[in-house]
Amino acid sequence: MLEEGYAAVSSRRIARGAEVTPALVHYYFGTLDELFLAVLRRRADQQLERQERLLESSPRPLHALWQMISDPARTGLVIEFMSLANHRKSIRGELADHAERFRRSQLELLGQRLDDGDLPQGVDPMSLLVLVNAAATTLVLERSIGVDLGHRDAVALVERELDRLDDAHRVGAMAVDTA
Amino acid sequence: MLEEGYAAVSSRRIARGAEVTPALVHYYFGTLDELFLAVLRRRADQQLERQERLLESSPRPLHALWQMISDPARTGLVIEFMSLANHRKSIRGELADHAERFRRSQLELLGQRLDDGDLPQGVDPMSLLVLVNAAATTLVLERSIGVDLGHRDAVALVERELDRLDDAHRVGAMAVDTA
DNA sequence: GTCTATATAGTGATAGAC
DNA sequence: GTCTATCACTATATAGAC
Repeated sequence: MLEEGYAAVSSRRIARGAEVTPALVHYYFGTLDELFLAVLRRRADQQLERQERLLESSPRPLHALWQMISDPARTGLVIEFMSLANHRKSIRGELADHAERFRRSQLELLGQRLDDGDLPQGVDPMSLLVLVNAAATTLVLERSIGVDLGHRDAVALVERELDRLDDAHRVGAMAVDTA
Repeated sequence: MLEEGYAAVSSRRIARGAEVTPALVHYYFGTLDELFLAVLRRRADQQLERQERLLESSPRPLHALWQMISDPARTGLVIEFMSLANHRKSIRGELADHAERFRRSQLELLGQRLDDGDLPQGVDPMSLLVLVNAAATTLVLERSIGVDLGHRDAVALVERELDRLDDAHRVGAMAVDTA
């Protein structure tokens, strides 16, 4: 999927990779669409778990969120699944479900720490999450095709703001960060 | 491409749609990759032209930019070409070129009006364009798969800020907007 | 559960006639 | 320029033997 796109995925190639026969792939997964769904579900669960672990444990959760979404390893598959979702209803539904769960979890884990006065006027926690997410996703997507015009300053700007918000909530920090 | 994805595009189906023979498609375009490139180039040129027209003539150019990028009609094809670019070098290069031209044109048309003091502290014109672009693109992409959690407030927030910047530069306005 | 075999249908690209 | 015909593949999915 990553190297040649979802269209290059076939029961024959999967079978070859797994050293079984193509018939067996269909026996276990049914149609190819159901196989894509199985892959999507597994990855979605892994990511949700990873997000919870990171946002709960990090002393700078917004920074951690930003780093997590900016991970280029996710990008290729995101594009492939978006494209699949573009014309396959079952995958669209599952992808939408996952995106909503992902975002709700972010709000749950970060909402309260963003809700007591440090946000700029008119910025609510949910909007902040939506926009931070959008910025990180698009920047990685652009970089993945070789575009980075204006990224350096934009990234610096966002990270400055996120770190400011993170620091406003740190209590009992023993060291001074110089990042 | 929009309805069934780039993988469903074949010389035979194109030929059927154009009421010619498949051989003729290859005669005029060469390989399918070259055909995709031709489509991409034409659309890129149209969009660049459209952007210049809109940003030059609009009394609220930032608002116009936001609206333009938020047009859902663009979304499907953007995803397909991103996916194609993901594993086809020639298309990746062309897409990157277009994205850079697009952004440079924005900076040229809007840069000066954003550069004289109305921007928030630490925000430069290029970063603003990068982030506005990212927000609009991701929001439309999400909506296209059925996700809109948190969009309403985020959109309101962005539009409020953009209109504020637009208004800071309006001279000789005869009417008061109530939007 | 796992195999072989097969039905059915598509594909890109080109050769060579006109 | 445009056609027909074709090479050499690819594919999904299932039937039925073991």
